[in-house]
Amino acid sequence: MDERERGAELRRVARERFGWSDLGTEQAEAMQGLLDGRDVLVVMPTGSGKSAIYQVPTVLLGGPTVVVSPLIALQRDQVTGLRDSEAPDAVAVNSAQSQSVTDEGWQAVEDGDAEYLFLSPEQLARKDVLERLRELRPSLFVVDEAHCVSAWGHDFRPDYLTLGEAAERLGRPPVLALTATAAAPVREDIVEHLHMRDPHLVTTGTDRPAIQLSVHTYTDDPSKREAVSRWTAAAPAPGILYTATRKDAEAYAERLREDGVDAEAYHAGLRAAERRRIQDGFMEGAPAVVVATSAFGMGIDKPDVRFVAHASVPESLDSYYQEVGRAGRDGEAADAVLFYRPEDLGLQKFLTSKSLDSEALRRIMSTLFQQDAPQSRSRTAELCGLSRRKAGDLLNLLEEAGAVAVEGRRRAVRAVAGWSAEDAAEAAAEVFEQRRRIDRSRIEMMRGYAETPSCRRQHLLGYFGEQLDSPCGRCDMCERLDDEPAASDHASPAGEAGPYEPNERVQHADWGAGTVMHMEDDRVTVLFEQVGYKTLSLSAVEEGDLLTGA
DNA sequence: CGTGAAATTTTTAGAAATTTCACGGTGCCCTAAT
Repeated sequence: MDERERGAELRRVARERFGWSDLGTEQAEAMQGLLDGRDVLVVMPTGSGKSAIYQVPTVLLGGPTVVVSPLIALQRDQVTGLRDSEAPDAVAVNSAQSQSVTDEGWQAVEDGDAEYLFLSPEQLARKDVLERLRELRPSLFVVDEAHCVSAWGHDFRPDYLTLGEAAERLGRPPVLALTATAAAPVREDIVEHLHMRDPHLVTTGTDRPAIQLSVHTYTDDPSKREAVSRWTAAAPAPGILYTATRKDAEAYAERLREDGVDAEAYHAGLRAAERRRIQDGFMEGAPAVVVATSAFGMGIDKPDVRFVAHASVPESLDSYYQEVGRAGRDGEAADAVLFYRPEDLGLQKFLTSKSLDSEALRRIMSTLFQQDAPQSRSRTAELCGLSRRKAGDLLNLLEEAGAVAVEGRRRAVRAVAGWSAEDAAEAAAEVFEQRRRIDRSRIEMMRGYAETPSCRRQHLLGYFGEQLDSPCGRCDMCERLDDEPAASDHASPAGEAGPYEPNERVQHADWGAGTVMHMEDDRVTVLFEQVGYKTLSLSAVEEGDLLTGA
């Protein structure tokens, strides 16, 4: 079958089995890639039909499709959605349902009655699950919300980091990674940890032109709180107000209700049924405003959200834009307002500064040295008296440091000869520190956005590796510059070639190798592999000859 | 790292200033107690 015939075939399946009259260019391109047996990384906004990209080819391919999805609630929605259509059925495997439901699910896939199997990354860390999946000979391996690999894998849900190996143990079908926004370093992380091979990148632009971007800056906490409450109460609903803590979510929701707004707090401390009720209610229009921590949002595809406000900065621009992207999906005007206090960055710094147990690192190494043969991860945890989670986390650090090797298909671990427990612990700590430096620099990028002296949208898109040639005219900075024409000469002229280009590789005397992320006025931002993001003044760079091409 | 409440000290007899302390996000999963 040639490319055109396959394109027609894909469209026919989309129409007949799913009821979609046509496929988008990017959708079709990604599907073609999968049918060609290639790995595909898709970066497309939510609501633009990312799920279709694996759903349609599954019908044309032999085996079932394995879909890794981060939230059980999300899996449930996806399974229900597919059951209600003419498309093949789907089942989920997770801990939230009874054993008998899970058994029926497996059976349905084994009998060919269901073609989509949804699992959490933690399920794929289980040997028995992998074995059973391997026998099904899956034809596609899909990772939904793939940015979680990068954002959650390193500490919070380390099983994300083993998905690459899981795909290999399943016979290595084509891997499809789906995400809504991913800056270059996040993409690299996804490709690396999923062991993607020469992936085909399919992306629509990440810009959402209908969203007006603004930052309101405050010096003291009480006046910021007052401003957040007033602005939110006056803003056209529906909308989402994000807070940094559960306590703040409760407090703002309470205050808004006093002001007559139909608002409810949402965070992970609520009971599951309550969370469900609020989320479903928001979709239906009541509550009109949800005041939430970062727990709220994934899987929420409500077209008419009119504002997304942030009462406090999130931990990175990646998270920020992910959350902002929930506004204005219908293409109508929407607001994204960040209420900013530099002091708020402190909480994020705290949240990214977990300490490292170097004693446990040494214990793992000395335990492994005493073993004659490689040990499974869970056995290692047992031998060291650590939880599987913690041991897995530390083993990942040791592996990255090169002190622990992973062997064969069983992923057993052994200590690498030539290391002492002490040196290994230190090297792993260095890996850990490097990661922390990068986390810190991501927080600094958040500061950079809040304090940028020019167009917000140019700054934001620049972070995601996209060049916006002229100031957007739909952000608070553009409006301010319009009011002061004299100052607008100041804004960087569009398209003028600077001394550095985005994605250019550079070398710094102290900070080592890095990649130019973007240029702004007389400043250049570089992502250094060892120390994270740094923004340098161009004049200083030129005077001191600080950056050299690499 | 910053905040707010509680505890302590300072200063002069009830109150103000200072120090100490706890707390802060995202979700799987499994096990034990209802």
